[in-house]
Amino acid sequence: MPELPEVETTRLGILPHVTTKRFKHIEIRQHQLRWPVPAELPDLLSNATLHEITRRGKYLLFNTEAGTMLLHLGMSGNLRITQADCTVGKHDHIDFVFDDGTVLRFNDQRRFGAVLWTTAPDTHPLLAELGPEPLSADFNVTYLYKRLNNRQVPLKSAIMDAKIVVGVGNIYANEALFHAGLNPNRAAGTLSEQECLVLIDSIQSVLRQAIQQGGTTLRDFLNAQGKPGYFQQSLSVYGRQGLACPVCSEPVRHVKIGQRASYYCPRCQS
DNA sequence: CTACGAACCTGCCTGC
DNA sequence: TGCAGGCAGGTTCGTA
Repeated sequence: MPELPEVETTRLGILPHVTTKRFKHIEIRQHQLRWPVPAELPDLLSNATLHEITRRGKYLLFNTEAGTMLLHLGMSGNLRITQADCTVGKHDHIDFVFDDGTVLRFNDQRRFGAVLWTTAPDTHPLLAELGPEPLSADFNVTYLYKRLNNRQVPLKSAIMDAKIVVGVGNIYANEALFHAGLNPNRAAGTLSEQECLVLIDSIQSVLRQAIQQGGTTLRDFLNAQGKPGYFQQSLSVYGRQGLACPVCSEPVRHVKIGQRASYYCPRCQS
């Protein structure tokens, strides 16, 4: 489900309901996520004040004076604001209950998500090696051209590599490459500086637009209020195999790249 | 170091 | 109708 726009939509949605509040208690119904949820998490969090929620790539960082909870939504995770008396659903794995009764509920059907604890987020193994934020000034031509240099992997795999740039998942990688007019199968190292510039522009505008539209809902993404996103209406190639390219009407092609579904226009993307 | 496949888990859709 | 197989928005890990 969630790529950067969905994670950011979630962050912005829950932020006003929980920051500056105090964790009262934490109910863990399912410890078995991507990694086991630390058994001591309730003790660590209870009575701590949630100062802010930040984001690094697709990780949400819940910062308290006691330490930081790292939360990843995986493929199917979502966070919702609810009330203590609200019916618990099948995959509602964790409730974070605040002192005023507000409940932040983590639901994750496939359990690829993660909830971890750290007192040193900057050096945490999951975060330390991450590439720059795609919407930051650090993601620029000089950087990208250098990082792609000599790489033989398909361009699409490269932009989905979190060590190169964070937050670009399968949907937006397909969309960004289409808007950049670049073939997803091209060896990453063959891009010119000019093409890197166009690619950066495309990635940024696709992500910005998706955030603005509340993310993409294909089957199950819901924001903190339980509402879907609308960016799926703006998808040019993703999931549109055989349908006309919005620019030249050539049928959109569907191939596998690095085991991931990939879509592109054979005429527009070279 | 790079590249690739498998693994984690559930549910839905397709085709036999 | 039933069931096996494939597929899904992510990421780490092991192996060549």
